[in-house]
Amino acid sequence: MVTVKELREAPLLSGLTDEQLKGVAQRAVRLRLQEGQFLFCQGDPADRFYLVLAGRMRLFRLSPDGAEKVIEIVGPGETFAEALMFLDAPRYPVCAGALGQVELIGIDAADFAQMLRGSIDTCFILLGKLSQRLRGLLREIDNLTLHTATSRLARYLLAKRPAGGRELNLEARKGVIASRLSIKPETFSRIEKELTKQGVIAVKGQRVTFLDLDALELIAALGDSEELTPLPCMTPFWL
Amino acid sequence: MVTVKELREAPLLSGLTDEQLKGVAQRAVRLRLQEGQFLFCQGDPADRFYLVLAGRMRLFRLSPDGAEKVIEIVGPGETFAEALMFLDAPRYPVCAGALGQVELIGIDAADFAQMLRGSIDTCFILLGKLSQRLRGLLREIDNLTLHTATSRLARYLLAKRPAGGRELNLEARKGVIASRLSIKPETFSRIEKELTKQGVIAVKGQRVTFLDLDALELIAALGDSEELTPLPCMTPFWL
DNA sequence: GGTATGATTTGATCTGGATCAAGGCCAAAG
DNA sequence: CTTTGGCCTTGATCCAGATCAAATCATACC
Repeated sequence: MVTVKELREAPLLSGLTDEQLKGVAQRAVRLRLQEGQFLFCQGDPADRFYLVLAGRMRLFRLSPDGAEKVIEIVGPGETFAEALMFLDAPRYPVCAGALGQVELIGIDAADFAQMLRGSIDTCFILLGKLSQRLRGLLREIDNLTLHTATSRLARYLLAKRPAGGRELNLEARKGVIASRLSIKPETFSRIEKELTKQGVIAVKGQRVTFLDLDALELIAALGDSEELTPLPCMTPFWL
Repeated sequence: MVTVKELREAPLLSGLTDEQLKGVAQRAVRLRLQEGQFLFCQGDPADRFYLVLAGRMRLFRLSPDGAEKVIEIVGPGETFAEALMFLDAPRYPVCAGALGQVELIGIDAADFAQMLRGSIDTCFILLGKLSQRLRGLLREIDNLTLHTATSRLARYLLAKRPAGGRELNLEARKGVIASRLSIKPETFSRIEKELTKQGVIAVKGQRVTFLDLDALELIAALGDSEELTPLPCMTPFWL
């Protein structure tokens, strides 16, 4: 049984009334996965989306030769695959595998879409969410094309750093994070070592300590852009 | 003056009633740009989105050191930047510059959003559109991470090939396309030369002729994935 | 404990594509 | 018809990061 309370974990669903959530909860299913198990695979027909309650999932693309690239690591409170229900013959564009033990809720897409029709506000929340995700992927693309592996790792660490904290423990095995950053494990290890040698961070197992944030930010910014910088960029003539 | 007929060019707006479109048209503005002019820049506050009527725009990210990466080339009938209106303090995540002479329509975002509230169907169309774009960026990411430059170029050519056609003329200067594919112009040129030498394509200026589609598809697929392939990918146990 | 299994590290080497530096080509301007 | 200024092409060289191969390290499991 899935409770309304659990569904409220998701910011995405927070705009719904108890009434609406009750309807969704009725048909929602609870799932438990063990380390390494797959929830779905790239190409599978998509009729549900998911909310993570506990643990983490890794979403990854794979090429037929077996190579895989982690697109995102999703944790508690986050939803994934909810964008698909608006496509014609939706299929999951990624594979989803459990990192450790995971508990999640599966929500029927058709069901949810039906309910959405009654709540334009939730529609807007969803639109905002997709828009953010779009922005995230855009940033991802320029991480890949305009930044070095070292810069990507630095950015990742800074992004995951708990506000004001000096420490961070990695959300997954190093190999998984390496893939998330499109870095080979060997290279990941070497970069980590180099940053340690420079006294920027210290690493013990999964635990990373920030020793010199300024230096780290400098490294992260090597070839930085970011939307906040209102660049000169020539005259906007047509005025 | 912007006419309702012009707005109907956009698939995105096709779901709206004449009534609604009239309202939008009222506040829409028509713009004309010359080669190289910018419409907006990364970081500018975003209060409008756009529909291209004629010509092409290039949307690109840039890093402060001046490097730029073309994200997309948008042509007639396509809209861009419409995803932003659902964010809090929307800013354009890319720069938009004209490739040649361009005619386009600017639509007020707040206005449009207001109108959207009255049309849940259009909301769904928009959600579908964003979802597709999301899928596109995802594909882009694995192009970048799982494929070689040669494979990317081959894929691009195949994607742009008019159905059943033997010829294609490039939608922009080669340098722009190179950036779109995250390839340096020099490398682009070399790959093109190599494919020509292999008798796979022939190139004369902007015009590309397909000589051996099978070979091209083979090259494109070196490390291919694609959602349609229902991969084995281990047992989906939890059943 | 000891031992198998998988993750991380380290070292040596290789390579796709970038970078640097000239030319060549072509269209618009004189 | 020549000049000028963008592209585009070619060649030579370089380098970040990949790949290959061997240790270590860490667990969990006999």
